[in-house]
Amino acid sequence: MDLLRGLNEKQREAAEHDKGPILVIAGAGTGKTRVLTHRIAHLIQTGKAKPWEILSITFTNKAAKEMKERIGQLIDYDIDKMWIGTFHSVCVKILRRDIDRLGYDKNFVIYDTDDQKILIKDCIKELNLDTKKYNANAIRSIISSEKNKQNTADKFISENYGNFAMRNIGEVYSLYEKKLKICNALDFDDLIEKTVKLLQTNEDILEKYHEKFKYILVDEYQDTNNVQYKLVKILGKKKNGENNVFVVGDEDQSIYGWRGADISNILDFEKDFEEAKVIKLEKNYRSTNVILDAANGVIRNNYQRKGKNLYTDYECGSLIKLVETDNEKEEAFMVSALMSKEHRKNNVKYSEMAILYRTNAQSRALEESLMREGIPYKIVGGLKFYNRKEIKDIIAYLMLIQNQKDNISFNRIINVPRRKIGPKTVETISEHAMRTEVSMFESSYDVEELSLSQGAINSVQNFVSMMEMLMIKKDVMSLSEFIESVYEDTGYKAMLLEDDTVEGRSRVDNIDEFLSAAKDFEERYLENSLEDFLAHIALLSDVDKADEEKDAENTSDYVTLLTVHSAKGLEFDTVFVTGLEERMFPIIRDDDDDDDLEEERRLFYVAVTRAKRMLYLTYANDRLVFGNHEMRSRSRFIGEIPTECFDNSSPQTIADKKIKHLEENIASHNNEINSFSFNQARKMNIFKGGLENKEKAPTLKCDKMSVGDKIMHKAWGIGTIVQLSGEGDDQKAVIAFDNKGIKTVMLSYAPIEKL
DNA sequence: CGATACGTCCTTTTT
DNA sequence: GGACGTATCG
Repeated sequence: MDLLRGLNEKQREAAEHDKGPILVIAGAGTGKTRVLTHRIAHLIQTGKAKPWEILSITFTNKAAKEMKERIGQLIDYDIDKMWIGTFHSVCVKILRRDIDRLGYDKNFVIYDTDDQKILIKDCIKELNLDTKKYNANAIRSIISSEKNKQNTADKFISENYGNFAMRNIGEVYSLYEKKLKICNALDFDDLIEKTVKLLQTNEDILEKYHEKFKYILVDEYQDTNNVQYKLVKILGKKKNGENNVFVVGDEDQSIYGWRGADISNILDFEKDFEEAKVIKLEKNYRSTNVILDAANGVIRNNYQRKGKNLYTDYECGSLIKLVETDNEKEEAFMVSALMSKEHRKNNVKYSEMAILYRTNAQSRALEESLMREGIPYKIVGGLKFYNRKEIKDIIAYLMLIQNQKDNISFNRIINVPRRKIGPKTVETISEHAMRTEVSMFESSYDVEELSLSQGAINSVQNFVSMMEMLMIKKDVMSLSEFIESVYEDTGYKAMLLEDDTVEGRSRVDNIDEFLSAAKDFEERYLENSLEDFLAHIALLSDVDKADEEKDAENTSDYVTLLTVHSAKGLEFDTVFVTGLEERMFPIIRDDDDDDDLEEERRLFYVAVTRAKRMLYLTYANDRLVFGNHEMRSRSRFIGEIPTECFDNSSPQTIADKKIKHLEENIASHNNEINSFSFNQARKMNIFKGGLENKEKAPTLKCDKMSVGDKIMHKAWGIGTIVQLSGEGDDQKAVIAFDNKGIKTVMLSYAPIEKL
């Protein structure tokens, strides 16, 4: 089979490229994954490389997964031998083999942002700094950006010696590093930075990888930061003069500047890799001409770019609809009403629709509205599954078993469930640990020597022997059996079962879900040890997680809600971009500069180019921010879209007329609807009835429901009411659905019927 | 000592 | 409007 057939001329030129560095500038929707996968398949099929000689780096696990699948469809070789993964997962793989050269144990654990914050707070306290003045989060981001530049704490301190506050931050950085080392833990930035350091300081290891990887491919190159760039360079530029580095990116989609991504990496690629070939892909296969005209019109206003113009053969797209609303509630309502219209009238599947927003906080209003309309939805990010307390606790047990030096996890679970080891005992152990420079778990062995009550000593000893037992079990049980055993032996299960409230039961459900995720991992991967599992969940992105949940639930027709950042790389038939107001999108704060605005514009460009067929842009004139109203003017980005792209009979005009008309009717005929606020009545159903003239307003059902009743929900099927709260039209019900788990609904709005 | 109540800070965006 | 940390009550 001719692997290159079906590619256009430019794509083919890129895919056929053999030796030497090459930069492919691939605009949104121009088929860059296609080029990447075809090139890899081509290299292997023509015998230029063996599967294990290829390193392909992506930004999300989802992208890596997709790449593997698509290569698998093209050729019949052992794909698992290829190193296809994210920067972080590739680095973990390298570090697991040789990190001992840097003085770490190979069983290191990975600390996420929350763990970092806790550790930094400890450092601030230990240095006796004012916790009000020194904000852990701010310091975390400073440390992160220093690490991305490979700046050590010492260097930072000497560079900022004259500035008292900065010098202190440097001290925090220094102590933080020390603590990480003591815990044998790495943070996200370390994963990359330590790998680079390992290769910089160990010639033999570097040579090993130079020999191994004949071809290196990097996706989303515009989002690489300084250390990631160094990694690509050190692996890619070999002594023998070979540098087969193939990078794909789009400077117009560079949206991670705030976490150190450096747009000049892509703009200056030709300087760093001399004689690099450059190919531009501009033909778009995703969107209609209207959407591309809008996108081109917007991005034209940026200066930091190489310049390109997307085009398509698809010439007859629907015009963009602009929706102006009074406030965020109205906006949410309009979005859900329009979605249900698209679904019914144009047969657009829910899974082909997405709502994008700038900040996670905006999802709330949208979510409530979708719930009322009975539209199934899935939120990416925000409240993360793995961030729930019960899940984090179990993970902490696992991390401590994997690596006994992990003090953060030790502190987290030492007294959860309660085992009579109070703050004072923990403090004593901690001091002893610091004095003797060992971890807290290790110093728990010496608990008898410490001045503690006999009761406390016994409790600690019981804890230690329980953990020792689990460490033995780890080596003889399968992963899922083992985790189940941790759940039971630690008393965690008993503690949860004791709590018979709705929350308690939902915690049990969450753990069950976690256990089945572990089971799934065990079956799906060959490398399925505890350390593999822990690394896997630590490095999952929000989009990956949402994907996994979707797989697990086996249901596919969901509307997707997500931030524009999370949406990168995805596409949908119909896209709603919401919150298009100044100071919201673009978000821009007081210390704004032109670069920030350009990044916001690129972000908007990403949002617009997610749409294949239909694009809605919405904004609210009044938005509730931190509980108070703020008047907003519409985003400047709207004005940058050519006016001929817009549909002038914008839906809000029609809708407003219908609503007004109906309001008058209601006012004259239905004075008895007093328990409802007028707005709520209108939002509940009248609008829908007005547009479609089909469904009648439901009767009030708040008073009729009671705990134990069986109900039927329009979208979620049959369920049982387990709890009721609130009164009147605020009454909420917690319902256990047969197939959809536990959900909370507003009784007066939810499309449910008593059975 | 432990649970609850109130005050503070906050939020861009994520591997 | 919510998460988290300290103050206060039982």
